[in-house]
Amino acid sequence: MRDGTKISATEKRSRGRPRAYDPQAALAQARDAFWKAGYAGTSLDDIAAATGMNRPSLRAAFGDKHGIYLRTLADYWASKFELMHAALDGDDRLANSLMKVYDASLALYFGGEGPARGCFVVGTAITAAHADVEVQQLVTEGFLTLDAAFARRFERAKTEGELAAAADATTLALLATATLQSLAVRARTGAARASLRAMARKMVDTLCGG
Amino acid sequence: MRDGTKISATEKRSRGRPRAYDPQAALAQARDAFWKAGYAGTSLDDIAAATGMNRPSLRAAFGDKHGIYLRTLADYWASKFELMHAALDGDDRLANSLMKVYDASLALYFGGEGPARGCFVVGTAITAAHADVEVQQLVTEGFLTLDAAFARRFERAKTEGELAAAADATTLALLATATLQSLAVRARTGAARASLRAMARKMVDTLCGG
DNA sequence: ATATTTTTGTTCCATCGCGCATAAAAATAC
DNA sequence: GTATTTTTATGCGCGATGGAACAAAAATAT
Repeated sequence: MRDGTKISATEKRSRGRPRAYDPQAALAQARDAFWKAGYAGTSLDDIAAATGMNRPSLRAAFGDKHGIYLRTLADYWASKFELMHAALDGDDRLANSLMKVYDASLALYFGGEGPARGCFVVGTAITAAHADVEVQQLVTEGFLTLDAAFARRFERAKTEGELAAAADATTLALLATATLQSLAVRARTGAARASLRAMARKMVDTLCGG
Repeated sequence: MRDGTKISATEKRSRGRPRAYDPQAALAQARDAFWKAGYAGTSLDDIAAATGMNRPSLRAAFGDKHGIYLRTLADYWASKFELMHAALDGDDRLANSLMKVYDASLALYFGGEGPARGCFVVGTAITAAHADVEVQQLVTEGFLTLDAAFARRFERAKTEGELAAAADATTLALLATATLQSLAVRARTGAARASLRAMARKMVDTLCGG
């Protein structure tokens, strides 16, 4: 029983019967359901059970299963971008700011109850992408955004003298994204959080120091 | 209509009606079916259609859906290990041997008909792993094997003087595996093969040169 | 108070998915 | 030629899945 599922009374309500559930909270629960079992492995009944809504209400609010999934995917990316921004745009040194990305990501991957769920994109969207152009598009754009964010940070490190002027910021960014994807993959298959953190630490040191 | 689906006549046959299909070929087609739609997205009817067998025959030969999947996963890893072996254990210089791994992998990821399917493990097993301890186990072991193979190759490069003695072969191996996983992810979401190859090239150069 | 609007909740229907039971076919053993 | 063995092939049943229709509820507008 989460708090905040009920709609807040501060919204201007139009005319009919008020919604029993907050759309954002419902989407978050739907996202958690997809997160566990993947797109194909999650039924509308599962989502209905997770949100407390019933199927017709779900349909009226968010459309069909595909529509619900696309919205949860977009929401996930938004939170991921925010995480990147918070981690990379601070005053930390390069290695520390990268570790902030990986630490915050691991917190996400090991969040929720039950075994680690990994990254929502790597854990659910990659499988669905093969038969779904819209998912392909969202995932591609998302990872390119991560690449760009990392690249900006490496560039900044060059101008600040933390990184050799000859370093290739773009390629380092690709390796930083790959590191994130590797953590995501390994988290979902049962790796211990501490060992993943140690892995990230070593990879970061190699990317920054080497 | 593939050739080699029919059983070869050279096997000693026991007593009853002979099998109409070669188990290995059938498993390969089942693997292709899973590869496209993932574990949850593939039904036994899909597999029956892909193999040309009917459900009772599938069941008698390989067990239920889960059993079929585990066998295809094990087969995939075996071929992947062989690929690694062929690429890394030759006389090539370090960077070239790594590129052989990525080139052979891309050939696999872009194989089959239709859009690129990416890596079987990343594309199907990661999603399934969350609810399946056996899949978790197989995937974990598989990636650790890749890590070890890369690490051996980096160590060899150190003894052969291609890599600085101070280089951390273990961490470089983690980055090499992460590079492979990144290619796998991006291939399934529509990236062009040429751009992925260029990506791999740059990452390899940074890992070896930097 | 009545009408209108919007959402909720129940129910039905057609389809799919998977296991199982049973019949038919194709080989060998005697 | 008949029996036995192993596999193929067909069909049935039950539960799950997803869409839609319809009635009830809870708010506002007049």
